[in-house]
Amino acid sequence: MELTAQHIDRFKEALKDEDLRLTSQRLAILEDILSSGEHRECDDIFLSLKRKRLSVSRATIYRTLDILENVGFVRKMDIGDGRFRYENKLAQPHHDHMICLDCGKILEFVDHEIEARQVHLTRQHHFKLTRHIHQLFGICEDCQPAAANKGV
Amino acid sequence: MELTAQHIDRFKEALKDEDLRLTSQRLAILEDILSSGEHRECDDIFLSLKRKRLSVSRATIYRTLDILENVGFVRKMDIGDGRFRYENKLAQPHHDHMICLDCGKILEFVDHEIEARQVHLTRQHHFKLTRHIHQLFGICEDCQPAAANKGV
DNA sequence: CTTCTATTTGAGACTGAGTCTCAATAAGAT
DNA sequence: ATCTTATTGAGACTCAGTCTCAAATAGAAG
Repeated sequence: MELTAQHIDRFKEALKDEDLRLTSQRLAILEDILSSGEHRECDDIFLSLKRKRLSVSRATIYRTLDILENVGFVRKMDIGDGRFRYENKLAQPHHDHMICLDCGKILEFVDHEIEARQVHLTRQHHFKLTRHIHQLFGICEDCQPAAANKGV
Repeated sequence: MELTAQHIDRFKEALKDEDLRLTSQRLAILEDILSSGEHRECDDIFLSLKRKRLSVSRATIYRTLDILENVGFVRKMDIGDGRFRYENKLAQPHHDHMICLDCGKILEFVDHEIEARQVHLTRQHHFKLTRHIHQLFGICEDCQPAAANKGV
């Protein structure tokens, strides 16, 4: 996904709404995230920027990720290993994750039946649902000793 | 739930299987967890033991919780706030959690339809499911400004 | 009961992700 | 070009959890 003038405008406006300024660092971070389809942690972004000869401090990356999350450009996720991952939220509709315990690969899934049951369950408990985490941990196809033709 | 001789025997046996010893600290921690129905963090257990005049170091509590988790006496859960919670697994069958963003209360739920869909989905992806996390975040009944008769 | 060895414990050093502080820098309004 | 306010970066700090290592203890064996 490419960073378009429209993205920049939306970002600028969102920033203005909170009296924040558009800086080169913030733009670089936004561009970096939009250009990646991955679930990346702060350091991945830091290194990716470094490769492009952009030096942005980790503090600024964390701060910007918070803004991008609030603004809805980025989804912050906790897969339970102590580091948050961030993914481009503009490119994709809602989904949940299957996480391979072997290789760390993250697959995405959606199931409308499950989503509906969630709503039903929370309603039953008079609980006002605002977000959810649904993660399936296991071994992905590629990591299974399995059948025939794939090497480990 | 009370600590019975049978629990102790099971624990002793599980320990022996891994050349571990039954110590007074380990027993105290097990007893403390079994006697609580809550989702508690290390420090809660530390303080609870202290109240009983039992001084057990945090290091030992963490180490013992690991053992108890492996042995299946305890479930370790990550609710995304940076601290793990531990709950008595012997007392209850599998369930997932609704977590109130306001008061921190944790409700438990099970939904067989969802469980079935999970199995189905993972099968579809040739993914070998070993465990899952399903957490619904929102506002519980008691914390909603809502209707009529409850004070904040 | 004593002896012996391997395991366990506790204190505190350490780790690592993430946050905070503060002086220097830069956005952007005028 | 000037000025105010937000932003940045470096590094100190936080805090849950882990690790280290000397001293203590379990429990097997005699």
